[in-house]
Amino acid sequence: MNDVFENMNSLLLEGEKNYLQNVSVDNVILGYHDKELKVLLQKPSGIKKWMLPGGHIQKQETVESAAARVAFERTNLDDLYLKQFKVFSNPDRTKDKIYSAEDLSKLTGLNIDESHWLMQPFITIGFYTLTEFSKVTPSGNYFMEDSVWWPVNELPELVYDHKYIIDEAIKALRIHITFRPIGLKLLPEKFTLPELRILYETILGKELDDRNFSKKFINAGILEKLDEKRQIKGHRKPNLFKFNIELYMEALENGININ
Amino acid sequence: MNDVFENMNSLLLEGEKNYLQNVSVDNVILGYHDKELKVLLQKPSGIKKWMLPGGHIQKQETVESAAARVAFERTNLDDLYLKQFKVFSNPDRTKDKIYSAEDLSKLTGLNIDESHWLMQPFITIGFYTLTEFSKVTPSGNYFMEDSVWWPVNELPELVYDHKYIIDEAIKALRIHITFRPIGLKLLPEKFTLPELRILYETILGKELDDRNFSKKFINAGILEKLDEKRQIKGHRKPNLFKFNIELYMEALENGININ
DNA sequence: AGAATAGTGTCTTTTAGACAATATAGG
DNA sequence: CCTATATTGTCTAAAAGACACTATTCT
Repeated sequence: MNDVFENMNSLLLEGEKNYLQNVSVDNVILGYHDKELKVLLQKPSGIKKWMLPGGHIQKQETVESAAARVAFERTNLDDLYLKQFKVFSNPDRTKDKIYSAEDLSKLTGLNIDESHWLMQPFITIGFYTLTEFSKVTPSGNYFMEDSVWWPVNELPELVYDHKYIIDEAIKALRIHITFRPIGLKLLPEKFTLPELRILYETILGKELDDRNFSKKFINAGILEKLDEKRQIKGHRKPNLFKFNIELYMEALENGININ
Repeated sequence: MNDVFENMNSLLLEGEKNYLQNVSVDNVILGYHDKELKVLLQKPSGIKKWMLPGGHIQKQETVESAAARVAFERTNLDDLYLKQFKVFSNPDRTKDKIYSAEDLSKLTGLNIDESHWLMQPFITIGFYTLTEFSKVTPSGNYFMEDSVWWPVNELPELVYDHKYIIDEAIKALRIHITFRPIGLKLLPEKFTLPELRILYETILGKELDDRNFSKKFINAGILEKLDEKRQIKGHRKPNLFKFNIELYMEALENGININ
């Protein structure tokens, strides 16, 4: 019996005392790497469908820290910028339970019936975050037999309303990046302008004019040109840049218009 | 014993069965009239502080319909555009209970103790809306001895984190109106350009250039100039306009930039 | 030389923003 | 004529957007 298993049992047995009832958080953890946008999903043991990493909220924490805790369990990253974007509360959203009370009883050896708090309807608070997916080795837990990056355009079948939550997260992210800079945790410390542009293109799902894009970012003043080039063979070597952290943070606060 | 009283008793007695636990909605109902922005607050019986109209979420409704239901109870308006803007979840936010278990027992004649679901911590989902406050006659209920419009700049002492919720709502509204049109339910069907501008100025808390403001709104194409003037004495009569509803709705969807 | 990608400059259109004189109505 | 508010236009600066040629490196 490992820690995760103990955690699960404690959730089932003492959850009602320690966790908020009828509310959960779900994280849309988006991963970027090499022109691809992926989302981290997990597969509950014995179930055909996939789901977002989510969890319950302890009575002594905020929804933000609950989301951070859940994300850390799956990614081991503790510096994710998690953004609350919408509450999902359709009463039927969790109607088709992943595990019935009997399933849970069998899986855990505990006595769980329909009145158990985990069998109740849940509204969920959606968060999204962006990370470099090659940095992350997805980790599962007792109930999750698998935890995998899926390309956002080729998603497997998902439980509940999780497909809808992902769609809404991407919509929110696309609006977000036209007013705030991104890239700080997604690109290596030193990166090239084409790399930054391709990041934007990947998330927006459309091509951007390279000349105008560079102009905007350079005029925004948040880049520092380095005296160094990326060593690529076969063609001209692109210059490396890094973010001016202070100005980047200021732009996060006050906005910037990239389109 | 009136309906409201029956509702309250049913909430206390059967709430655990019918309502989501540990979650509520709170509405920041902003009212506009004649250069003033006010917020609708209510005062619980026997308490010195004021609070936002809020309530619990039935298991068979969405958070949006719960917010609409609560707003309707206070304003009798059923066509409010309620906008979900943030979840408030500081664990200490409701630490200083409005009513203790003893208070509630006395008030209702029921037997309520610390373990009662209403005594538990709540996170709350914040909504805001805008209306013409002269349209609304605030109505209270059994527990609320008063329901009053307060100027947003002269708020009374508020329970919990409700002051913070109001501040955040106004912040969200100010961002909202720089990208989406407002005015449809706040101004009479026929209104003048200065009236529209003053509405924006009131919400933004700053003056706007009348020439540039008119230009933007007219160029946006969502106004229809009427062959009619408002009858004001003592100076030139301003022309009346109305919104082109179709284009207004489109601008709500796709954005518009008023600054 | 050819292939591949990087890097940049110009022109046009649109938008933002500052700014002030004239028009209308009533007393 | 005076007061009060409405209405409208111009100029400038900044930003957005369309567009194409030159530079570098490697094979």
